[in-house]
Amino acid sequence: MMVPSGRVSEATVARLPQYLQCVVDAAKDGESTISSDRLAQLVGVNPATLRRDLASLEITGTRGVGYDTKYLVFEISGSLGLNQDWPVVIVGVGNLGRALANYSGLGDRGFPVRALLDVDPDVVGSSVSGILVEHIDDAATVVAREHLAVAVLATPPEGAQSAADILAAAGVTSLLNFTATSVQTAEDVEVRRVDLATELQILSFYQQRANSARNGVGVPIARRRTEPAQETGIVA
Amino acid sequence: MMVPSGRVSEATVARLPQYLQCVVDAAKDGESTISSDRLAQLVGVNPATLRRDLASLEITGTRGVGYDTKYLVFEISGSLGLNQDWPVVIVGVGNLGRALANYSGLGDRGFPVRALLDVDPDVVGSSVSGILVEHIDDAATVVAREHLAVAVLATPPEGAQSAADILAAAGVTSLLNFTATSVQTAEDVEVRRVDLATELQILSFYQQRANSARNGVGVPIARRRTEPAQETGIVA
DNA sequence: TTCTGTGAAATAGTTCACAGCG
DNA sequence: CGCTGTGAACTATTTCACAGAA
Repeated sequence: MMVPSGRVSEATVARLPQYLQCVVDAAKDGESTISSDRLAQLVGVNPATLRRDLASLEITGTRGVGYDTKYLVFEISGSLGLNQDWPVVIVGVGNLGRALANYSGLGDRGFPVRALLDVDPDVVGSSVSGILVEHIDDAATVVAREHLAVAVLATPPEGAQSAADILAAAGVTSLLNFTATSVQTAEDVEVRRVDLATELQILSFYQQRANSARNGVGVPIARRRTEPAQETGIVA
Repeated sequence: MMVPSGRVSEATVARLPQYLQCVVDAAKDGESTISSDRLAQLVGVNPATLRRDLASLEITGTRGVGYDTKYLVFEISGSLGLNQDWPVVIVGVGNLGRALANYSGLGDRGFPVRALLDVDPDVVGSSVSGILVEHIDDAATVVAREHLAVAVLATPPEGAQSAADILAAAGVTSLLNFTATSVQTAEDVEVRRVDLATELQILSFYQQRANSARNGVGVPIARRRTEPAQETGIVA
């Protein structure tokens, strides 16, 4: 496997982790081969979309058969850069940061938590999940020492921007922002934000629409007109 | 304010919470009016996109002036259905579920945690954050009692699908899935999945690309680079 | 025959650019 | 004059539909 050279659309990249997840599950179930129809159904996308996504990564299947699951896992992992571990630092050791530090799902999936940073002197020096909490002023040292490229922001909203600035200056180039605010960064820093309230608000929008519809108020919604598999009712 | 009647694209809906956040901040800073250029800059989108989004919700501004921030907050909130609270139930009271139950950000944003469900008899009957943990077999009762429309899945991956089935059967119509697996539901149930590993993997994809670019991949026969060679490929 | 890989068509979403209101 | 609202152009993404490989 190698890093594919062609352009891979953002939409495709966003689907890759789901493909990987489902193929891994299928492989565990003993399926040595999987068709685009089958995998697309599991993931909840159109089979053509799936085939095009894989083709854009130069991942090929066998006509009349499907894709080899082992090969798929290998290639998708490779494309996602998962052949190596990506050590992460968690910034902000409050409730959330602590929960993340204790969450084994990170390390299991190739993102071991290697450092914890905070500003609070009462927290700095303590240990969480076996990891020493260091002061954010030492960010540059820590980033260099642990070869960190990825930081997870779990600070209070007020501290998010300055934490992002400090980490970026320290050499981190990917930020996963778990705070309620969004942060601005230099363009060579990739940021993704995950916000509970945002997700719930989106659900609430559709919930409200559904309620209105139930109450007889005709409110059209512009959803993707995908015809989901009728048997299962797939949801992404 | 009322539920807007036109079609609202999914892309627009996904941006609404960000608009709301930024307008609320601007209002707090004493800005009584805000232009699409300014707000778009804060959110990080194109001003035309912002104007189109608002227009699709029938939210209007004043030419030569901008949008009234108070009015914007009111209308966007209304569109998102945030004029009412949406009580939620957390399913799975492990590390993650506990962290969520203790997270005040949910209630503060209009999504009060009203119930906790689990299968583990050791956990059922205990209290977390002042809320009694009930057995998932009582889901229907709990949903009816608390008028729940939204459930947050925080179970181990193995339990996610059955939890989703039970909750959907109990009458919940929106699921926020925090587990590592995706779940399938009837089409009248709206599901959103938030997964740490997914987000990190997406970051890792771009991280790898950026590193490749830095290392000059694409330039054949490049045995020696000016940068010191990094054995593992992890570059901070 | 089954299922991939992909032109071509359809659809969705973004951005430009400017008329026209306040 | 400044800024909204929007036609029209453009770009991205999805989906159909089918040729052709195994």
